[in-house]
Amino acid sequence: MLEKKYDPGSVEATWYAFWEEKGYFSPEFQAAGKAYAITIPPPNVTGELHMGHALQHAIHDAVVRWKRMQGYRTLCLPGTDHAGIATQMKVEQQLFAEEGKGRHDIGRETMLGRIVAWKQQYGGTILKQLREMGCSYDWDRERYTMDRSYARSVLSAFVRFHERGWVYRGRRMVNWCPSCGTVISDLEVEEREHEGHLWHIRYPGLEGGPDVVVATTRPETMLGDTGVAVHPEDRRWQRAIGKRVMLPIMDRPIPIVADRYADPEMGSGAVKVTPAHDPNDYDIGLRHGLPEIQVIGFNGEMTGEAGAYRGMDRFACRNAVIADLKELGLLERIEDYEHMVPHHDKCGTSIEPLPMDQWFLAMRSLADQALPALKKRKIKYVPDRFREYSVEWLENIQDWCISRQIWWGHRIPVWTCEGCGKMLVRVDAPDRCDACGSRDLAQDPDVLDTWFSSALWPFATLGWPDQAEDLKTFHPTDLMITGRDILYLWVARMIMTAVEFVDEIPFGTVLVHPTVQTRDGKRMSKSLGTGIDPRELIKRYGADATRLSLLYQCGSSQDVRFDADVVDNHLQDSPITESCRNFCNKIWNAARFVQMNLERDDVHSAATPQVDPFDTADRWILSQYNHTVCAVTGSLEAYRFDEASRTLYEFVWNAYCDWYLEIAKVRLNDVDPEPGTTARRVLVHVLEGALRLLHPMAPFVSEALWQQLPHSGEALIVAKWPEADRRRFDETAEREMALLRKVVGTIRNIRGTMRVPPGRRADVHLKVNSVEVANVLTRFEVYLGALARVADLRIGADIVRPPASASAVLKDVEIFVPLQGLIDLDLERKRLKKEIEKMEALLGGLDRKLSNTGFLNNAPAEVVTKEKGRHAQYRSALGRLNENLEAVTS
RNA sequence: GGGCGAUUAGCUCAGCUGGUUAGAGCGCUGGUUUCACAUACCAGAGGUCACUGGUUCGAGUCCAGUAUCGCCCACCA
Repeated sequence: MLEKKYDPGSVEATWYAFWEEKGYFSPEFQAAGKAYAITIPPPNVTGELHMGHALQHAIHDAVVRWKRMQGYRTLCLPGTDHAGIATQMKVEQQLFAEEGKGRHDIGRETMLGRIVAWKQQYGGTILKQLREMGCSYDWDRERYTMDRSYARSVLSAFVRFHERGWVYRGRRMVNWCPSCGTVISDLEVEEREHEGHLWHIRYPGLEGGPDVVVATTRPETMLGDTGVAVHPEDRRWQRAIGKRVMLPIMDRPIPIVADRYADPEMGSGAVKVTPAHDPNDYDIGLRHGLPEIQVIGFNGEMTGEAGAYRGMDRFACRNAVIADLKELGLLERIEDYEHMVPHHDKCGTSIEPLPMDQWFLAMRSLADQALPALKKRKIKYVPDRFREYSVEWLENIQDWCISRQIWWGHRIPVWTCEGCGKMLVRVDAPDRCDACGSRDLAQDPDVLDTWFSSALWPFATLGWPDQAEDLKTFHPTDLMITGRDILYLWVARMIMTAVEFVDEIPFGTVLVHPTVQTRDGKRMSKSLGTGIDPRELIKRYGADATRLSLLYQCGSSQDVRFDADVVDNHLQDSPITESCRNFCNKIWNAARFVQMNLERDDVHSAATPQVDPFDTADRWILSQYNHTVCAVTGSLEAYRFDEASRTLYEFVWNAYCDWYLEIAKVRLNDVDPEPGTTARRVLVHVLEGALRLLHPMAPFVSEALWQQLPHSGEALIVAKWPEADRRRFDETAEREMALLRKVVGTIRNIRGTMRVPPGRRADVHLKVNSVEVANVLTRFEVYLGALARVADLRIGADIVRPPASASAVLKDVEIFVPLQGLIDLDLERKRLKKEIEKMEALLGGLDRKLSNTGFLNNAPAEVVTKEKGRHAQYRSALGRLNENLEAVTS
């Protein structure tokens, strides 16, 4: 016997262990099916589950479970990313906290050992959290971007790119993070708004030339200025071009050059040029042969080139330079200035653009190879607009700086012979030089950008470069589910590498899911205190409710405003998740009811049970059920999880529980056993099907209940996905039930308004306009009795309004509830007047419509006929309402 | 600066290709401890569909513009 309440905690661990033990997560379980594969976007090994992950994996697991039930040989491959910078940072922090040491104090090898140890101890907690969510992934195939075989894939890719001639060493302006001590990619740069200043500085003219006033947001960089640029057509500066000015403080004469970069509209029209510290200035420097003077070092402190400021922190230096300029009387003006400052998204340090030698990967050919797949829609994007953006991004792609000056990662497989200088590029470390035989080989100290390894994810996890069985079976994969933020950074690169290395697009569909925001549309972030830990949701409402709530809110727009109150990163409450929990409890109790009423010989049958053809309720719920099967399947096919969950919620709660189950109670209590038997079979059949539909979205409660009901097969997780039986669509039953619901609702309304005590039965007289309606209502007599608490029911065309009765007018039925002694005439008049007003408004609208010749001439005939019919109906209803009002007025 | 998305009840959101009285959940009001469920049941109140124009017989739905919020991209001192 089921408990009175659904307790997620006691169910989740048990069934998860059961599934895993039985091996249902492995595609081998369905050896016969057609393959369906997803490789999950590997979260950082340092990561912890946040709401974005929770949504992403609610989707992943819903799709995977659904496909598994459809009989596919389903693989969802999990894993983690070694996240070079993030992981190294974490271990460095730990090292510093515990021993007060930096990584250079312990050396590269020791540091790497520490990181490996750290991963073994703490890494991958996020994968455990995915299990708590119920994710049915193939843990036997779990991969890590630093495991041995994955490393082989990564190095092989590098070597092949090198053979193609696409890997090169070049000097470029790169984004340097002084805190992490490494270059980072453009895509890891986050522009943050900064309320700073614009300092206007006077550079005194030399050789009879004019003084120049330049403006800057970074005065400390002036120490490295090697020129001033003006626009070649700027008339104010014609005579100054070619002359020099004196750079203050450094007392270095620097030239005034003509360059189109200078904007005559801005300030004085002259711009200072610091080739070593600004990407634009770097280009100007190249065009005019200006020297680079690097005054800010890689550690963020001023270099020897900064003269007296040497060793000073870059921000302290800014203040010092300003003070000194002020003293020299050369600081013309200070303006408040709001602008964007680039920061490293991982550590929050403001990045320093610096020219450096780095490894690059030429992207043009890779992009060109991949573009046709996108343009010809070989990959489906959901929503499609993201395909367009990806095309645009690939068309304007820049070469990729792939080297990083950190230790944790795939070390660049390039060795230089100390003997003859030859460069060796190998997957396996060479022990001697090909050319001169020297054993004195030095490996490049840098490691590859973490995204270089994740770019290979779909096929590297399946065994590439080997001709692995999994690669043949599961590649190309079917679906890639991702957020917008890494659409280019990651997804576009996976497409390019797959086309290059396995000559296939890596996935058939890219599903771009919404971003989870706070209720008021703000970014959900721990540092803002607006983050929710999904585990708090799970703990409070259960994993199923958490998943349902995420899916229920996952519509076609680009954001999900998660309905929850959060204070200080802690969940206060989440109304929508609570609703979902209540839904789980609802279906739990529906199952409990069915279970309580089961008899020994009730077995589950996949076939639709025989129904009494005259029983509208049976036919109706089967019709509704089969429509629900269609709708839910269709919604899942369109990845509309909000629709799928809403449809199911409404079916279970508003159709099955509110109406069918209540009607079934009447039948189960019938003295004749026959109606009860049919009702039990229908109850079981429909509930069993609803549980199957629910399983992808709420796996735990559905499995737990399914196991308690008559069923065939050993587990719901591998049960067959329902197929709609269209022969059960039944318009007549739908129409008749709609009438019953309307009549019951109206009687309840009258009872409520007239404050008829709920326990008290009341007589009801129904005046009908046709024999057909009379017959339908007569068949519903017992249901009306139970659902609307009717005592004596009279039905007929010749019903006369009983005295002292409340009344209501429906399309085919006029309802009278005699209430001698109970009726409050004022209330009844008010009720009727309200109805009359409503009806008059409707009628007014229709009058206008039907007297509009434009409408009569242009609207389709069927619409006109329909509106005329409605007009007649409303007119008659209004007449009867007025009669009834008169009857209670006299 | 460019692109995209959103704007419907107090809150979170549905509303497909334009055509019955714009829906749901939560919240609110009133009633019910009725033998599945008080995490429930029954009823009720609550909306000039952001604004302004346009197309149309007819617009929440299509088009244009405006406003507000948000996201992505962009080297402007």
